[in-house]
Amino acid sequence: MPKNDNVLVLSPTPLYSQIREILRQRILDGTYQPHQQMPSESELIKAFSVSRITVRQALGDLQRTGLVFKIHGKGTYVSKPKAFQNIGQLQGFGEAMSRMGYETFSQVVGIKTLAAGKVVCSKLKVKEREQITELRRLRYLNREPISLDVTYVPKAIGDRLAKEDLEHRDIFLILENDYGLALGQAEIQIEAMLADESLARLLKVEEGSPVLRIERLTFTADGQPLDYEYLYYRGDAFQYRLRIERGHL
Amino acid sequence: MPKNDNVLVLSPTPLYSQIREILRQRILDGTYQPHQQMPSESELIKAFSVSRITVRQALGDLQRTGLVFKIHGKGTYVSKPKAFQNIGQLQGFGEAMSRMGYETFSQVVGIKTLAAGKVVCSKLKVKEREQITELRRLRYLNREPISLDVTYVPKAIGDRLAKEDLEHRDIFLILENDYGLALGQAEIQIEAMLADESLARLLKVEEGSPVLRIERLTFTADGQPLDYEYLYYRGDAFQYRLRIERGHL
DNA sequence: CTCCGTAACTTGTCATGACATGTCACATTC
DNA sequence: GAATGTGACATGTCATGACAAGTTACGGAG
Repeated sequence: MPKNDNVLVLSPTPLYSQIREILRQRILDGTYQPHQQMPSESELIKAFSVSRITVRQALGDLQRTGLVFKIHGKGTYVSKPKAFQNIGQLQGFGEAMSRMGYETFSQVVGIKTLAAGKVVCSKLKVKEREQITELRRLRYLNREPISLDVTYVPKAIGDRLAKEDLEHRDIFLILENDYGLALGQAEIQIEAMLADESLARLLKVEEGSPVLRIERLTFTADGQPLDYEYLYYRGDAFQYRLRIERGHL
Repeated sequence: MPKNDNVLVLSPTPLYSQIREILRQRILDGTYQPHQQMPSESELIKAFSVSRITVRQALGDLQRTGLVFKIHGKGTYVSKPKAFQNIGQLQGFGEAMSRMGYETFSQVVGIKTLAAGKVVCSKLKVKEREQITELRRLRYLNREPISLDVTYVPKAIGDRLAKEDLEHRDIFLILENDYGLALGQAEIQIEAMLADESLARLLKVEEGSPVLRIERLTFTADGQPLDYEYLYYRGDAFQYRLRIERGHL
């Protein structure tokens, strides 16, 4: 009898998604300890009164994000929290650094409104010649300049951002917490280049020094492009770290 | 009647996995064109004579690797190839490139056994002075040298690898398919540097050209470090692309 | 003509049941 | 005692069926 008669029914979010979040919570607060053994699927089925397919979907999500791992024939285990937090998670620079105990701030070196060029235009999916905001910030880590961020957002958002405390707050966090824009994913391209004269001056390095250039297009949860950035990191002072998973494929 | 009576039954690999590969093939060879519309789930069910859950697992895999995307209520579509198949999936260089239709091969420029230095030692978690294998390969994309890979693996594995066709096969695929070592995740660090004389000569660029240096430590599915690499990519010819997700899910 | 409901698609979620396969502990057998 | 087999239990795979929800096109009502 495929009738849904469950205590968990309260929000319009899928069942497996609710269960996934409950399990994530328990992992994060230590109910399920770092390196061993989650309840088995059949236990979870009884505990939540759902079918196996639902439990498996919840566990599968947690596995794909790296929070748990499974061993065929044995069970599902909680992953070790692992040295660096950055699990291929989209997060802002300050967000990542402050979590590691570094002190950061940003210096706004320019903010202006201009007509979108072709590239920005196609990335942000706005009409040609539409007004957008360009924001340039120098980011400091422990008093040293470490990167130049050039950010493009639609003018509507840019005008609001201009009034915010951009020196100490991440744009990502402002967009999410203050504006209620849920961020989804980002597409990133990373390449190596040499610092030209103006970039070298800003980052306080020699002209011709190696620079990590990251292009990042960030989308809202529902897939709208929201924020297009170029990040120029000093090659001698920054490493971009991440963890990636090998798929179940 | 859950009896399996299918034409596809011939190998011990899962059905959904066979279907996934067939569909991937059709996408790569253009049977399903770049930007629109895959057969619907019900069509695939009829075509392969399998259940919906199987079709969905195959399509779900393809979606997670970025090859297709779905729109609720409309259908499943082939992603534009220009985009990033590379979704934060751990994969080898050749693996990624061939999936995008590029032709690659590797030239082994050196392979030797030596005592592990401190860094390699701590990364691979082997005892100091233990023997390990260093493998140097130049990787070509469409006839052009594009990267130098320096790989460190324990001697036991290195000895086996030395007999393999390293010119045309990815190490990752050899480890997984031939040796049965399930890869789990990798930790990656990316930074920018300048090509020194020897690196410049190998990559056929000017000395002092920008180079992307990627350090990658790969683990088996059960968490054992297995393979430690330095990848030096030509900054002018390569971009490292990936997609990352915000948040928990 | 426009507006709107409905029907016919699509993918999303979930239940139930079955068998395959890997792991491990325990008891049986040699 | 060591090897073997067996059963309990874990996850993996797959079938069938149902309803929810988003999209689109068509046709009737205004």
